[in-house]
Amino acid sequence: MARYKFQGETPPEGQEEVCPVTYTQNLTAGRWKIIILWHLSKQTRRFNELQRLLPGISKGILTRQLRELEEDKMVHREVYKEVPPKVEYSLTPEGKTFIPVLDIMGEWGKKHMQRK
Amino acid sequence: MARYKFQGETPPEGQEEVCPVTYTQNLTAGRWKIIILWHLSKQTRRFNELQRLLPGISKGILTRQLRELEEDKMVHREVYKEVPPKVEYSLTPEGKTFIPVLDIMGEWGKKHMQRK
DNA sequence: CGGAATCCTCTACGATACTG
DNA sequence: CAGTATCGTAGAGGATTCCG
Repeated sequence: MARYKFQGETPPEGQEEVCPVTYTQNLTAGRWKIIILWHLSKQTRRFNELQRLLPGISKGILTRQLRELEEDKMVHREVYKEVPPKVEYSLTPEGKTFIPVLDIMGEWGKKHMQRK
Repeated sequence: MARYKFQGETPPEGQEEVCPVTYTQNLTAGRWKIIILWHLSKQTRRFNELQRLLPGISKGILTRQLRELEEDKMVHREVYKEVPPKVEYSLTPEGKTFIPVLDIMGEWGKKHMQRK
């Protein structure tokens, strides 16, 4: 699961259950994760392509964000045994079910951002 | 807005727009914010009540999380000039429009958590 | 009762160098 | 091309003390 020490991860004493909302929140709680999911929702991408789509990200960080998303079953990593290496990232079926959630969060955000 | 240095806050060079999804994400990106919003969606609460509902949180942290939610127009703070002091927290109208989003995140989270 | 003010810790993010 | 390994830093969270 997510590596953030927010509510969902370590339920405070007295609360046995992990809040599903916070669980969801934590999945996307990474500096680049939402944008990565968004790009992958459009099409499969290679490592280098993603790096170019995310100006400013370093290879180390991109790798970590992708590994975490993979661990969370949101992203699939396909390695082609070629030289030079080729690795393609795509959404898993579960990752795809998350797109509508992203959409709704985006809709709400758009409205809320305007009333500032 | 949120105080997190995720994607939404400082758009990387080359991207003018702030992603609305990330904007939404950031609003709830605090260790206790989602649970606070959830409790306030049920009913108005006093400071001390909230502290009791969130076992393990300190006054300082609770104050900060509430102040940030207030700044983000999610939570309303009503001060009653009495002795001893009384302060009530509730959702703003905008905060209330966020409940359906929470619900959807929760639904998705529930399903996703099971398939582990 | 509902904070404000300090100090501290932990870790997500990032920069850099190196590699099969 | 797609990483790994190492090191450094900022800032979110927390513990504690004091206050009107």
